[in-house]
Amino acid sequence: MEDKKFSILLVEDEENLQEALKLNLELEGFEVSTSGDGAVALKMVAQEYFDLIILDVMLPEVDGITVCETIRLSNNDVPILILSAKTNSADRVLGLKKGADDYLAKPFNLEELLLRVKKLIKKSERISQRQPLENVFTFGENKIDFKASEATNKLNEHIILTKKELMLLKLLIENKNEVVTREKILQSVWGYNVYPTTRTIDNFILNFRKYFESDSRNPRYFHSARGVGYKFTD
Amino acid sequence: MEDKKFSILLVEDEENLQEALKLNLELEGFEVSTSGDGAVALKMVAQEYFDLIILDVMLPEVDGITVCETIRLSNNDVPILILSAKTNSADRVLGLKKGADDYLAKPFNLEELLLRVKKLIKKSERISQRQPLENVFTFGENKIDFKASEATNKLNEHIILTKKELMLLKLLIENKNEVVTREKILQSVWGYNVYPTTRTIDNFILNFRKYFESDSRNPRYFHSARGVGYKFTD
DNA sequence: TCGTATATGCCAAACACATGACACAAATAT
DNA sequence: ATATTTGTGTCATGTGTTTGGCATATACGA
Repeated sequence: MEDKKFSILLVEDEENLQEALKLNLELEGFEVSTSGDGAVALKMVAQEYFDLIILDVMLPEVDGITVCETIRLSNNDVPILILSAKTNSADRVLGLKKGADDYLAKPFNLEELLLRVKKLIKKSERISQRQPLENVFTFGENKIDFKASEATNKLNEHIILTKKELMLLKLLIENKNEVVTREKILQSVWGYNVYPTTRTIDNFILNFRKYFESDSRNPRYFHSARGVGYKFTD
Repeated sequence: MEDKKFSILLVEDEENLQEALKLNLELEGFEVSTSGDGAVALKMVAQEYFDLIILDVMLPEVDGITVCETIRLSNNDVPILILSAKTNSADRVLGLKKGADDYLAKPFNLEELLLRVKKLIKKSERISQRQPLENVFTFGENKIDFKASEATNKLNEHIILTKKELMLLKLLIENKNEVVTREKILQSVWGYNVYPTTRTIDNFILNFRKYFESDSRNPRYFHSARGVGYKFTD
């Protein structure tokens, strides 16, 4: 059965790099559209559906970060991968804060790019067609039952999860292996116009670590990403 | 092999499309009922059994997403396929969140639609094979007879259950080990346009605990999930 | 490399609020 | 009309959530 090709929008102004990337992505079986300019890219995104957007930061007209921010503000969850010449982490943090799903510093290894592209495409698939989450999720010796709102850890302790705990767990696990920004957490667990102190989020993570980690000082599942948010890994 | 035909409810207001789809589905051997309006569709669902419901999002009276949500809240697991003109993924996610089983963007390929329909029909078969609730349900030393609308507890007291008590018990037990939200309880026991205060639900739970729990302060069967609803466990 | 600024880890205490519990009112059935 | 069932109002209670403070860790500039 003829699978539908996944479509990628590549936004990069340096022509050589654009062509090289396009070629490589097409070899991997993706359908690639390109733009060398942020403003044009935004129009394309508004008109057409893409499974993934690769954004250079340095762009004529509108820079990549702004493009990313604009897309997110229009309530579009398409996966976004940002490329940047800057290696410093402040830039990376900014990108993630503005809603990018991943961030890669130039110069990068082609293999690594392709790997991340595939990961994000998978995410796109998950968003667009699959049931969000199973009822029961297992990691390590821990088990979370979302429908029953309870969990069991390695010590066979029976934990009753509260509403917020459940929501946050769900959010983190839905985005496993990706950093979820504090902003996103606030938005999806607490709603748009409530702003509890950031301490609040910490406390929930704290509890999760108590419930599920053997050594809460060296977490295996609930990692913090300084300045950005938290990440769940299995 | 002359199997019983599977029945599909097609809810689509655009006449041409409705007819075309109906024809094609009938050619595949399905029995197709149609409605061009969400409110009517809901009534049909309440009265008649369908193996699959195909819902357009844009509908007069009640939109497709709401129809879907209402069906789910009344504790009906019938497979639902949503059709939508919108291609953006936020919309898809919303549909799936509200309990749709699949989501297809218009314009769609007929083959693809039929493929998904068949997949969902299979799911329907599985669902309908599931054992419905027995007439008599036993937990601990308690026994509930749904047909006779009565129960016996550990003290051998004979309890005559009222109509609403029975409905709520049934709902909770059908969803045992899962938290049932207050909203869902209201929808399925009281109907979708009646809203008694939340105190009312509490009172019923209170009674259940009096009937069936030895220590109503530390319930073993009827648990409350603060801010969400109630859960029955055996 | 060290110091400073900033962020998170972590605890205890305060707060807000949903539910427990009960009495009584209203609606419905007999 | 009377009994039974269902719904409402109120207060107390306990739990989930939030806050503030301080210790500790991390990033970055000097």
